Amino acid sequence: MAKTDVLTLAILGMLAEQPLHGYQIRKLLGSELGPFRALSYGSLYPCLKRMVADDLLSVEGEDFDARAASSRRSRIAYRLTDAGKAKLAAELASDGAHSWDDDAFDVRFSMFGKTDSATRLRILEGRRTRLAERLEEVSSSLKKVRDRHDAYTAELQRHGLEQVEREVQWLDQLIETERSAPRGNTTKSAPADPN
Amino acid sequence: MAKTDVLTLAILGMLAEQPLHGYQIRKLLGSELGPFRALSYGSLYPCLKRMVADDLLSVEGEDFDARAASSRRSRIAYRLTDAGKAKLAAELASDGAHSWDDDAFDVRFSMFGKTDSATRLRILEGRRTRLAERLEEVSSSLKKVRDRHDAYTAELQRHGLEQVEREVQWLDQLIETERSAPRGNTTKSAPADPN
DNA sequence: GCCTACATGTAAATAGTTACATGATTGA
DNA sequence: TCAATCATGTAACTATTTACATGTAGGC
Repeated sequence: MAKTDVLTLAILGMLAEQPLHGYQIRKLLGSELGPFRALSYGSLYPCLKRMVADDLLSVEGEDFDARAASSRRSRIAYRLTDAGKAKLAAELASDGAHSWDDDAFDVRFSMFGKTDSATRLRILEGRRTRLAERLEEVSSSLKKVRDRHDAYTAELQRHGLEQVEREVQWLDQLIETERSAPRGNTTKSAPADPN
Repeated sequence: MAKTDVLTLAILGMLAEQPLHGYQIRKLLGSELGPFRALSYGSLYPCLKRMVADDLLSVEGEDFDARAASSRRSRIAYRLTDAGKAKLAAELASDGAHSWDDDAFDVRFSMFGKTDSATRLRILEGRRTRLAERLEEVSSSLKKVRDRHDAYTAELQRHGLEQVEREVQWLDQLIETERSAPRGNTTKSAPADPN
């Protein structure tokens, strides 16, 4: 799944709550997802256009927002069409091809409140498997070349490995919580506090 | 600094030790740097070509390696030219524009054994400052929109923030070690064990 | 004989950023 | 009135991956 498709999904998810302008979408995207992919307008607006062309979104010029009694020109609110809602629902119910990729996982995770427990578990476990494989791959390939590396390079590797290990631990906690307290869609309500 | 320039620097660093084939460079690149940017040949070979055109590298066809008594055809060994060595030395002595970026930092760090203590400290501190800024930015922008996010999104943010915080701690340790045990170029020798 | 790893390269497609162009609104 | 933020969009450029094309060497 290319980043663009991830972006499409993320936008679908955001607009499920309420219609938004492109500018607002960009800001939310910057704050919702981990640390913290900035997204250029050069990516965003073409993507929105594509989605409108695909009939996933409809556009509304102005006054969708009562606040804006004053004459603000040239802002466009994007709203999910029925096709868009259907697409989102389908994505949410599926494992989502490659929800294990870094970007895609973050987007999927940020929409966990809109999915059911079984899907959440599938995604968490898929991600965990993926990371464990990575760990395996890397540490075995490392053994073969260990002596070629000096102390700094070795430290860099150790640190990188540690990061991935921590990521796995985090997932393990989430999986455990999800198993011990499964629940349905929980939009806006809380999972058992994972801290 | 675009990724390509980082790649150029990384290649310069690797070839400082010994001449290598493109294929070997790719493998080493995959194992030396954190977890673990795979690099396609479609990036690598054009980059090597560019470097040859810029006179940073010279090419040698075959038999530079005594082992290869048998007739292995069509392998090309790349070796640093004097200009290449000079360029590497210049890069190593400089802060290197944007050594604070994620990719660039990893590459610079992996070559710490070839630099002096003062440069190492400049780079570590620059990186630390950069990350601290990121932390600041993000947590302040988060405060403004906190209530719009559900529990999963909040958890994702918490986790992202924690990762960056840990990275800062790691740097602090390295900086402390570097300060308490400064030393010159340490190619192939060890820094105080940072574990 | 076949699979895996070694080995080099290019063309086409894809993705993404930067810089530009434009203009309104808000608050100091 | 000046700066910041809101707001939309495109064109040119840069970067990068994927798929293809081609062949050797070593082990089972």
